[in-house]
Amino acid sequence: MATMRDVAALAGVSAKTVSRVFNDDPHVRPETKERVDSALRELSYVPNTLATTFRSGRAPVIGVAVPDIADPFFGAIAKAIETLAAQHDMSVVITSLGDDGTREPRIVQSLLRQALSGLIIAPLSHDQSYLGSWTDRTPLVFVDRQPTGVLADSFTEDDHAGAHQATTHLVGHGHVRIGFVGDDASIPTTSGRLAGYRAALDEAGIEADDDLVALGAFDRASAAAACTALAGLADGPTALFSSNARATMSLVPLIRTGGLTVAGFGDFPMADMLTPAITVVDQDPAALGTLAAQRVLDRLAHPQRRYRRRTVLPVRLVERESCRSRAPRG
Amino acid sequence: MATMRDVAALAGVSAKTVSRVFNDDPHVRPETKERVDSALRELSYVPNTLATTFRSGRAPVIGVAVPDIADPFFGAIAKAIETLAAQHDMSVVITSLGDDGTREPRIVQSLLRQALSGLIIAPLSHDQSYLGSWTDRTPLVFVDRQPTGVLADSFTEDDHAGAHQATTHLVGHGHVRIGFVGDDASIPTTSGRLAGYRAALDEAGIEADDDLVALGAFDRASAAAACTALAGLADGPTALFSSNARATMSLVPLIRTGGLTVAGFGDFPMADMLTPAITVVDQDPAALGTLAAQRVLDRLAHPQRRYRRRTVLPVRLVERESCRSRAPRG
DNA sequence: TTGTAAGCGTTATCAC
DNA sequence: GTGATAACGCTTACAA
Repeated sequence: MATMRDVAALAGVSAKTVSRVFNDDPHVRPETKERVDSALRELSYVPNTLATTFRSGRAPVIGVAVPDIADPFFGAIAKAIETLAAQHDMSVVITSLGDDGTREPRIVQSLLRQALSGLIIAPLSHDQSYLGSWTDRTPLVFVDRQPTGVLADSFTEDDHAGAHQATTHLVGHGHVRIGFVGDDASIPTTSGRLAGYRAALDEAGIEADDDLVALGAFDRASAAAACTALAGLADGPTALFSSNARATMSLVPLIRTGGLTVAGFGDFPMADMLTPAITVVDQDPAALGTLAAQRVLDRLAHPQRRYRRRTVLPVRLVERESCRSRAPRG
Repeated sequence: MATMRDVAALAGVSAKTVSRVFNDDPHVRPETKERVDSALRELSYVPNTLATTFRSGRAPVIGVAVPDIADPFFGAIAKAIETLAAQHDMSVVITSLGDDGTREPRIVQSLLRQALSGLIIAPLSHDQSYLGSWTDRTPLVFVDRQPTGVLADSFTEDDHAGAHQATTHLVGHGHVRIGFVGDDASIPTTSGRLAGYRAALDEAGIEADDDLVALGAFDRASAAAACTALAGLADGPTALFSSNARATMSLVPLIRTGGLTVAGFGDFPMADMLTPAITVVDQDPAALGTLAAQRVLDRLAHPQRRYRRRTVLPVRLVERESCRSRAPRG
């Protein structure tokens, strides 16, 4: 690993001149540049990124913290971020937050210690006030979920409208007893979707029934458990609104056997190939990722400029077979 | 951001003593330690990771280079790596290689410049000789795909046996005209699976017919295109072996309409919920990721120790409906 | 145009 | 047990 000093020695100049040549500083005589260039080649000089980073005080790295990288939704967000970062010669450090919100602060702060150029986070916990001291040091952008307890940019999707649209769609098919299946109402996305679901019922003149709200659906087992209560009701649901893709995927075995009508928030692989194909509210994770990464880059390039803090992307209903039949007459 | 010097000044000691206290060096008098500790707390000292990293010459970071982070298979690998890395206070830098093998060297080398503690790669190109100069500097571990042109550790799955097993299974159901659908035979995994497919046919006394090998299946459109040739044959296939999960997923629309029997290499979300449910060779991406990350950590901890270069994990056939019917009588 | 000096924050070395 | 000094590789400020 040749250093600039090595190159300088070989070219018979100072390290500073090597630095100038390497960084295309015009204030170098052509013949000097040539000598240095050939020395650079001869030693096949590669800059020590660590040193440059240390000197500059900021790593050319964007941090990404999401609940689960293996989830196709967050994977798509991460991929979009990485693509944009690569175009700007930046790397991406990815961290999974897991499902325990209490570990979030520790994980995220250890990320931030690395003097990142920016952090993009889809938070898990219900309080990001621990980020307060970082906001003036590192551009901070929330995706998918709004921040709580801290002022920061956010790019989210219209949870309320999407849920409203899907629920209204189910109502339009004659359903009156519509269940809500989700993970955890304290997650901002889920609570927004629950509100949209309730608003749609309300507008349709249907009284919301909390017995029809089944939470705790994280995987197939817990989804089945969450639905047991619904199944036990005297006046059970004829349709379900599922509040996220993971929950919808977990519900698929139940849908197949139970013959329920379903609409879900969030598309997922093969949703259109199932029998029945699942109607979903289509999100655009790649757009979320791209916008978030672009905001980080913008904030780095123009620290003074002002930006709209909160951006909510529209969603759209993709109707598939799972909703094409009408509700059974009650 | 208080530095060690600040703490030292406050505690009335030298920076080195602060360093000793902070790093639990026992050679510090208890009363000195106490003074330093309280100064550390008072200034809420946080070490500058960049400086430590620079000093040590190696970033506590494991690089991960895969064709596509958003692919559930590689997402699962990445997640497993990240989990193990986090347990060792390391971060993970993830890069997508995309689908253009010629860009791989540039992308990977810019990763390696960051003085990583290790690199885990599922390569795209057919030649990794560009990694030769890095092997004695950075632990290098291949996952899913064998290296070419460079000596390095690898953890792969048994492509040949898996394909052999699946093809034999199809043969066992009475199929004689069995097609092979895949992406690119120059990718080592695909070529290994093609070989396993051919070997199984050979053992069954079925003559391999290259007309039945359809390559270029990357997404739904290209999969459909690749199958057009098969469909045009006078004596077309009654069953297909698909060489990877992405290809299998792309084939699903065709399977549904065409009534073909299918077995695929690689499980994927919802494969068991489709109609028909798809028989697959089950891989274990999480195991690949964990083993690879563990190897990186082992090589860091014990640079002298010798390891088995090549580890091939077994795979197992998961039989589902898509193969349960017998071939139509010819 | 080129070079010198200094410093980023941490830690290894070697005195005391 | 503690501290002064130097060093990691690069770049900014300033001098020549």
